[in-house]
Amino acid sequence: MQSILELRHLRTLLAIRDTGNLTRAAERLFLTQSALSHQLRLLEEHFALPLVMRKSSPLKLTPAGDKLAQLADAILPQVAHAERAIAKLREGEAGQLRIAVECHTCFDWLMPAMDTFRTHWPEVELDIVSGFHADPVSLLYEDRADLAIISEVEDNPDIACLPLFSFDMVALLANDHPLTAKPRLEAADFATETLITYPVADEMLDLVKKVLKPAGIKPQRRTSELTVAILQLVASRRGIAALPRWSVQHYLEKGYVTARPITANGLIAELHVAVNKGREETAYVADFVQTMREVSVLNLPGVTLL
Amino acid sequence: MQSILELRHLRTLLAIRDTGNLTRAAERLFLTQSALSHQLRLLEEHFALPLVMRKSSPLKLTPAGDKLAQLADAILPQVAHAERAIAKLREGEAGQLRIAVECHTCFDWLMPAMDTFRTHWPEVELDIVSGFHADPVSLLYEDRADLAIISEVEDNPDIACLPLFSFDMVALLANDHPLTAKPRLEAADFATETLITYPVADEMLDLVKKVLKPAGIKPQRRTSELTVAILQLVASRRGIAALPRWSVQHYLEKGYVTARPITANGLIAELHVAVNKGREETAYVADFVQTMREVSVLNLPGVTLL
DNA sequence: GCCAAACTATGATTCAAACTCATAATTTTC
DNA sequence: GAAAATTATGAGTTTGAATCATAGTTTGGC
Repeated sequence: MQSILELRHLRTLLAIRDTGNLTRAAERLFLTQSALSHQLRLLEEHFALPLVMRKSSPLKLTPAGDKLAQLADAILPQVAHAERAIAKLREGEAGQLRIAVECHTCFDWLMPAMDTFRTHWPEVELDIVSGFHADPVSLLYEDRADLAIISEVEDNPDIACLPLFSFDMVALLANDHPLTAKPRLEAADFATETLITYPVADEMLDLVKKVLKPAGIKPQRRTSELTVAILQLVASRRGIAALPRWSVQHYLEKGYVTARPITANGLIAELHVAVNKGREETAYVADFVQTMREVSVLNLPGVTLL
Repeated sequence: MQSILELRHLRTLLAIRDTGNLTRAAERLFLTQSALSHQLRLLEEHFALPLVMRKSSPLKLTPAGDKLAQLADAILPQVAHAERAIAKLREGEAGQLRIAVECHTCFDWLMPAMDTFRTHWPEVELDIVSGFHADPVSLLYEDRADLAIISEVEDNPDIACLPLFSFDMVALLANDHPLTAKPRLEAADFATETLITYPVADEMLDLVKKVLKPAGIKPQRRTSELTVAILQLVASRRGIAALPRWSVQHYLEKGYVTARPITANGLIAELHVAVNKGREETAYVADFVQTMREVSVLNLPGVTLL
C-alpha cells in the first residue's frame, strides 16, 4: 500500500498534458515512448484508476490524472527553486554571464529566456556582447564572453558544446511571385533573384553555406537589420529572403508573404551553446542553457529540442 | 546535470532530521541503515555539498540539507493530500469506520489519531464501538465493527492483521514501597500484593497472561476505570499496578509514584489492528492505520513501530 | 583514557525497477 | 480502406537501489 509516486511520474504527467502525445512527451523527457507507456500503466495500476483518456487525440488527462498534474504544477517549481538555492549555497549568488550571439533572429527568443533567468539568478550579471562576430568562439578564448550561441557544433577540446534546438528555415516570397508556383525552392531558383538578408558575412548564412555555395550560385544581396524591414522588402518584390519559420509565423498567418520550403528535405538550422570547457558545470550556466531550451520550445512554433 | 532528486530522498531527509540518527531513520522507512548511508552519499555527490553533519550526535542537517528538508515539509503534505484526493475519486468520499477497542489506555492515543484522520476524511463516519469486548474480532464477523485494536496477532484467514506498535509496561509502586528496593520485579513479587487494574477479565491483562499465570500466581485484584484513580490508589499504598510507561510518564516525572521493569526483559506489549480480510485495501482504512502509527510514535515516548 | 556499545561507512552482491528494443495492436488521416 | 502515426506489450538489458557482511568511527560509562 506504500506509495510509488515519484517526481519522475509528475514530470511525465506534465509532459503528456503539454504535448498531448506519448511519443512527443517521451522525446521531451529523453526517454522512449515505450518507457512512458510502461510508466503510465504502473501508475494507473497503483491508483487503480485511468490517468489519461486514450481514446482521444490529443491525449487528455482524466480527473485523477489532472489531480496529479495540478500537484506537479504546485511542487515541481518548488523543487527547482530549492535545487537552485542549493547551487547558490555551493557557488555563491553572484557571477557573470556575457553572451555572444552570431545570429540576428536569436534576440527574439533570447530576451524572454534572459528575463526568466534573471528572476532565478538576480545576482548574476547578464550581458550581451555587443556587435556580431564572425567567430564568437574566439570571444570565449579571449575571456570577452562566457557563453556563445553558435550554429554549428564546435569540435574543440577547450570548448564544451551543448545543444539547444533546431528549426526549419523557409524561403519568403511576395504573394504574387512566380516562384510561389513551385512547391519548394532549389538552389537554382535563387540564381536570378536578389537575396535579402541581415548584414552579415556569407559564411554565416545557412542558406548560402549549405545550399547556394555548394551549387556554385551567388545571387545578388541586399541587407537590412530588422526582420520587419526584410519582410517589407520581400512583400514589395525587391527580392526573396530565408528566415526561421518561427520568426515569421505571425506574418505568414496574416498572409503578408508566402513561404516555401528550401530543398526537398527542408533547410534545417541548429543552434548550440559553446562555453569554455568546464564552465558548463557551473550551476547558473547549466540553468541558463536549460532556461533557453524551455522558454524557446514553449514560445516558438516548430522548434525541436536537440 | 539532470536532477536525481526524488520524493524518496526527501522522505529520507525528514526521517534523519526527526530521528537524528541514520539507524532509526532507516527503521522508520523500513530500510536498512546501509541503504540510507548509500542514498545520502549519492545525494551529497549530486549536490557536491554535505547535507548532514556527521560529527555530531544527534545528526544535524547542514544548511543545504535544511533547504531540502524545508522543501520536503512543503511538498510531502501536498503529495499526501493529492493521493488521498485520488483515493476519494476512486472510492467516493464517504464510508464508515467503527472501531472496537479492547484496552483502556488506547483512548489516550486513539483520540488524537481520530482527530487527525477526521481532517483528512471528513465524510467518513468515525465511531467507537461502545463497551469493552473480550473478543473484538467477533465484532468484525458480526459486522458490528470495521476495525479492531487487539494485543495479539490474530491468525485467521478471514481477518487481516496489521501491526501498530509496541511499548513496555512497568510496575507502579508507592515511592516508599519496600519493593522499590529491587531493580526489577519478578512474578513472585506480586504474590502478596493487591493488583490494581482496569475492570477487565484476567485474560486481557498482559501482566496476568504473560507473567503471573505462567508462574501460577493469582494476586488479589482491585479495579478502577481511570488511570489517575489507579495511580492514586498506588500512591496511597493500596496496591501495585502495571501500565504502559508512556501512559504514566508524566506522573513519574513529577515523582508521584515509582516505576520498576517487570522481569529481566521487561514486559513488552504489542498492539495490532484487525479488519475483515480485504478491507485493509480500502484507502481510508489504510490511511487510518497509517495515521494511528504516525500520531502515536510522535506523541508517545518509548513507543516502537512494529 | 580506555573499553564496550552504538552508530556510520564501504565494498561486494543481489534484486528489482525502469528502460530499450522489436513488434503487435490500435487509432488517425487522407 | 490503405497508409501513417501512435500506443501497447512482451522480452531482454541495464541501472541503480537495496541488502549483507564487515570495517571504521564516535559516544558514553567507568
